[in-house]
Amino acid sequence: MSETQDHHQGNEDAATYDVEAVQAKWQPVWEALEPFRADDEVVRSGAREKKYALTMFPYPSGDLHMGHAEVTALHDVLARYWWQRGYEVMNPMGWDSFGLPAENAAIRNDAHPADYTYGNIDTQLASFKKYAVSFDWSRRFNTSDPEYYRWTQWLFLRMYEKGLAYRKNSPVNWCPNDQTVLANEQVVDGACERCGAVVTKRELTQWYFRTTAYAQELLDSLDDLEPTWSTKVVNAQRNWIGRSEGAHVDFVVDGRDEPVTVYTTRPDTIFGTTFMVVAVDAALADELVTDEQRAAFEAYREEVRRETEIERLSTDRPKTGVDLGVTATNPVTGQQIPVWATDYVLADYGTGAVMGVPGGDQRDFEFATVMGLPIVRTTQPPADFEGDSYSGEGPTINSPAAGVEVALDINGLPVAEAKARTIAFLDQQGTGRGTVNFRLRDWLLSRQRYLGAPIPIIHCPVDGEVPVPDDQLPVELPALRGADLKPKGVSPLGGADEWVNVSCPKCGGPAQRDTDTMDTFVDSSWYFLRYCSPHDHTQAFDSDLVNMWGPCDIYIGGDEHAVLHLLYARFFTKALRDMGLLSFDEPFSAYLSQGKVINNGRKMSKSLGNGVSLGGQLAEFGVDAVRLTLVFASPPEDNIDWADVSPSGALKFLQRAWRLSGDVASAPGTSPDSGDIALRKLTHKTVHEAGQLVEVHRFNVMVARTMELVNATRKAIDSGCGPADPAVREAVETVAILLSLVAPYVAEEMWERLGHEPTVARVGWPVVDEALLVQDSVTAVVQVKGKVRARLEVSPDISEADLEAAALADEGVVRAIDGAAIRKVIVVAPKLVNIVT
RNA sequence: GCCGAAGUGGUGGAACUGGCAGACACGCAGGUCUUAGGAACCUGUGCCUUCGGGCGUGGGGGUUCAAGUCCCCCCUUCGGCACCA
Repeated sequence: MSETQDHHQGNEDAATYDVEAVQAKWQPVWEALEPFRADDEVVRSGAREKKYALTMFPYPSGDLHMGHAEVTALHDVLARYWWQRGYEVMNPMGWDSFGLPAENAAIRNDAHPADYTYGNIDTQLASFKKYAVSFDWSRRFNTSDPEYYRWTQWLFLRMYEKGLAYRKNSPVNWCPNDQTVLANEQVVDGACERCGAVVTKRELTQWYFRTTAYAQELLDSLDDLEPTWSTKVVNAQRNWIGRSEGAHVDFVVDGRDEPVTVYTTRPDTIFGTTFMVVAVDAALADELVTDEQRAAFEAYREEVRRETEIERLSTDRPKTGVDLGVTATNPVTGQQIPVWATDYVLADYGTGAVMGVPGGDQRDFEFATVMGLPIVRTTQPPADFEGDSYSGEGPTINSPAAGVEVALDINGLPVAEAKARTIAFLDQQGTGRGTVNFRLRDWLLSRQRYLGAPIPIIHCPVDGEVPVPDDQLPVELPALRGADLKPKGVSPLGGADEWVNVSCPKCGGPAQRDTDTMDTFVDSSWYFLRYCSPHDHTQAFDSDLVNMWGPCDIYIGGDEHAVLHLLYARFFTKALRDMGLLSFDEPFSAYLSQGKVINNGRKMSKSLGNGVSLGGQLAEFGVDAVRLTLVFASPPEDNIDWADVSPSGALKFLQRAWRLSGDVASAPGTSPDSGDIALRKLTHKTVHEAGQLVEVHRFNVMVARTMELVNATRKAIDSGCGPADPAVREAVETVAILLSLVAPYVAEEMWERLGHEPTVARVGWPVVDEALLVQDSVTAVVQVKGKVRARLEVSPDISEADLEAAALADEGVVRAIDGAAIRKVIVVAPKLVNIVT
């Protein structure tokens, strides 16, 4: 584009501007001006109101790509709009530079993670600056900087003190490729969220955050977030937390003092219970099994342990299990039932034991059928139902078997009432109670990988787990230069003998550091707090500043983090609030999830060879055109198929807008008052609507309105009021300001050509003259039997009677009525008349 | 199976509380100016039409003077959850 020559005859202003030159010209000017530096004092003094605009910080695993370009382009529209509206906007950026994505990329490139990571950060920083996002670079940090992770470790210790961080032995998700454990949230359809390898289970002692302590609040607050958060994400979190209401029911098992408690959501089906099933991998099963059945049980357990998660999750394979040889007593009916072990019951949900009701539950039905256990119907099937295994909804027909006397009568009651009565009965008997269960599990945070914050705990043979004292933080990651950092299943930190072997802070005896590192998501669970006081060396964050800037007024990112980062950050916020470190309940007041950039209907990927390089697009069309393309393509939430959009069209439009600035023939500062009224009205209407559209995140329509203004201004110059009319200057200046949200280089260039100083980004939103929003005439539609037959130009304050009369007098309307009798006339002044014959 | 979102021209997408469906673009067609056009500008572009008009927002019903928008049923696509008892 830069070599395009101007050969246009007759109009010297119809040149095209040099994209590269304009970018090179303004970048250093902005660098010097720092127009987007957020000042704490301005907010503290009340001089301006604050806005906190946050967009997800990148992993430094390469240069920026199309996805980054999209999210920052969208985000920047809002941030720059808020500046123009007179807010003090904090719009920080940094790097999420610990963790698997960066580490794996480094290993692939045969580099030490630290070198590789920091090299990429430099590359991305330069790209961001060229891309001209309104970030406040004075606040940047990297989560892998010791000054940052010192405080990540500090926060871990506060969690530990509160019992919110703990260690336990449990079967955990294991990624055989990345050679590390994974949180539940990082397992998608039985595979590793990062690399796609099939996840297996391992029994390991690992660190957890007690997210379940906040399950109910995390769920409840979603109601408040619903109006301003992406519905997709709210829905995903609700499903993930997975609240269910039911009951705990105690079954006495022979040969055991403590009863075995089961969890059920349908206590009303207790009369249909014909067996009990226990999760085969739960300690309870091992405890209950009789000596005679032990061999069979252990063989079965071995078989189950060899299954992958994917096999285990499959619901369409036949049920398996083994009889544990003991019997349990139904606390309501007193009936004796067998106890089995199976893999379809989960050890870590509910109590790991279930009452088997084959007449009411599909899975129990399948199990009973395979094992030859009795089936008792519990609900009334529809009249046309044939068979024995109906398990749908319907009035309960639960009642005790013949000869059993029970004081609980729920036969024929609706399910909800039957449940309530059964729970009340169990409660009174002392054999059960109503309870609530969540699908959400605690967050497994240890990782057996190098690139992360070391867990600041020392294991002492005498004192057990001993926290590293605060004044010894950070526990710095050993450099391990020259060591093999490839994943091997145990943390590479274990190989750093000098680092590992320390004396116990309590007793001074020989002890070892915990060698695992923290999940990257720990780093990102509080980074938005650190931005408020990024260079404070005395504390993780300044609570006063956090309470002043927070919570974030907008957060934009991808919904792949719906149940990961977004849930963890919410958990951290609530936990820190309860520690008195901050005063709000939720970190992100509004969340906008942006779609993906795809190509030809498919995700961009190396293997498909359909990747579109951001650098290539920027070189061909320039920053502004790429940004405009991304913003204009669709609503922010929708995916953008690069094959469907036109960056060349965007560039064409920008050139068109730019050309207007060369046509303006009035002097800077000319009052628009005497300008062409029609153009002035359009200008003011456009500003008014554009503001509203940005507020509701309809950025694509905002661009469309700007295009209309450009088109109308072009017409006004060429065949209307002419280039010297003050309204033309007003319109073009408005275009420059509107474009400053999307295409900062062109906007700045236009602003200069209009005779102004930089920077257009901070000149302020144009003031709308309300008088100019009033229209002199509107088009009223006249319908006959719902079909449009005429359009009338009428005054906006025409009376209903006058409008009706005008409509009935219209020639086309008379023809359409064709002499038929008028039954009814609906008049909605000044917009519409509908005549019914 | 459970929960949620969405279906509008050849394409991306507009349409505020029910009130002119298809804004703004892309693409395509024609034109003006040009040595030239992958430049600029102008015109046209939902479908059908006997040029009166008729039909059109996934399908079928309904409410209403009036439905892309509200209600019921169905179909399709996408997303979340899922042997969670």
